[in-house]
Amino acid sequence: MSAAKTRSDARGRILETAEKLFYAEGYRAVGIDRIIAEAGVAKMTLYKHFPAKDDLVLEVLKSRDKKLCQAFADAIARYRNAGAQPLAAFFAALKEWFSSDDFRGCAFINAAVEFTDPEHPVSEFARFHKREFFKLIHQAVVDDGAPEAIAPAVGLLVEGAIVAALMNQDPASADVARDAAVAMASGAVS
Amino acid sequence: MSAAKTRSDARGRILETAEKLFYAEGYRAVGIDRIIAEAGVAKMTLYKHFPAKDDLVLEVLKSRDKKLCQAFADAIARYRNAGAQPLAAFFAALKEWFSSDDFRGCAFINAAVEFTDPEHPVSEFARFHKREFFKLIHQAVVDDGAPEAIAPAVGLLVEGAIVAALMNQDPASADVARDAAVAMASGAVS
DNA sequence: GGAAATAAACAGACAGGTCTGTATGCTTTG
DNA sequence: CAAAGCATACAGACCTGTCTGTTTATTTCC
Repeated sequence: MSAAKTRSDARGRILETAEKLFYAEGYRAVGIDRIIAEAGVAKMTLYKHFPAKDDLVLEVLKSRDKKLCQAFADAIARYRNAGAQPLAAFFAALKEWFSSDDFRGCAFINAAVEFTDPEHPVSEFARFHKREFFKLIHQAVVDDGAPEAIAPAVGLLVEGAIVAALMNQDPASADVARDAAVAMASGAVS
Repeated sequence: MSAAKTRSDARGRILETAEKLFYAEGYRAVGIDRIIAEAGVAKMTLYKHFPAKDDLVLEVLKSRDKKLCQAFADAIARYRNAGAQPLAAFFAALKEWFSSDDFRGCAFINAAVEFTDPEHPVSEFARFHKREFFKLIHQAVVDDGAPEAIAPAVGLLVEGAIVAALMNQDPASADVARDAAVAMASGAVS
């Protein structure tokens, strides 16, 4: 068989645990010892799969990028099937995310804040994720029949809502952003 | 005389150095040893003025809050005197900030990201600053003759622009936010 | 089928560095 | 002289990453 199967998938446990801890408490605040203890894994096992902590951070973000974009696409489809307009569906998905118990802002914004060097692979990947995520926003704008030109502003509304939801511990910013975006989408005459 | 004057104002040098380093590299990433070395100060002097690192962080943020709000008020007044409308003046000030060499996002958002406990005094003060800063936005909206109701959305645009400017290393997000805010201010009929 | 070989993970100590915060003297200055 | 600051060493905790073995699971081969 292929080489992707181990006796208990230690690599997967490490990634899962690291993602949870990094997101909840920060990349620098969480140490390797903590991760291996909670994942129930030997230190050498971790360092065999991830040569350095930064590599682990990067892999965690890559995994999270895929999961997050997929989760959003799914949630949007769900709200659309329930009759919501594209933009409204996007913001409903956003609010659903804000309302999750473990919401701690955007892992990629947080990474960009903690990894101050913009050339660091983690910073570069955070930028990449934002471009990917923006595609979802852009698509929602287009599907809504709104002019493409408003997409960047809607993107700013979304980033702002994420930050506000984190700082105020309140998902309501999603509604503020949604109303503004919908208004921009319809009343964009001139 | 009062107790605010020392032979070389070590306290002031500590605050200044700490603010620069914390902002540029992060609160956890910068250690006490680094601060005292660059401030040219003994460790005991620092701990006499600030009993713990967190106290220093909080004092740095308090100082920065005052300076930042004042700098914004001044810049807005300057742009207004040059003939700009209130909202445009605010966003011109924002872009000026984004364009400064040492721009590294919002020190308070960064603090909220690094200090994960929302009850921590630093987190609470970051929230306080956001409320203070929002007053400037609110004022600009009102002065512009726009309906007060759009102020929260303009606030989200501003937060989003800050994050985007940080992640993309590009001040252009200020223009995107300005255009959207101005459009909201004028075309807010229904 | 059963034994040997191979690969992966576990366990825990260790090195070398950094962190916060304290303690002890010495120097400068008002 | 007294107060503030300087210099430096230290304690104790934590950090990343390495090293040495032991255990377990799978695969291979007879």
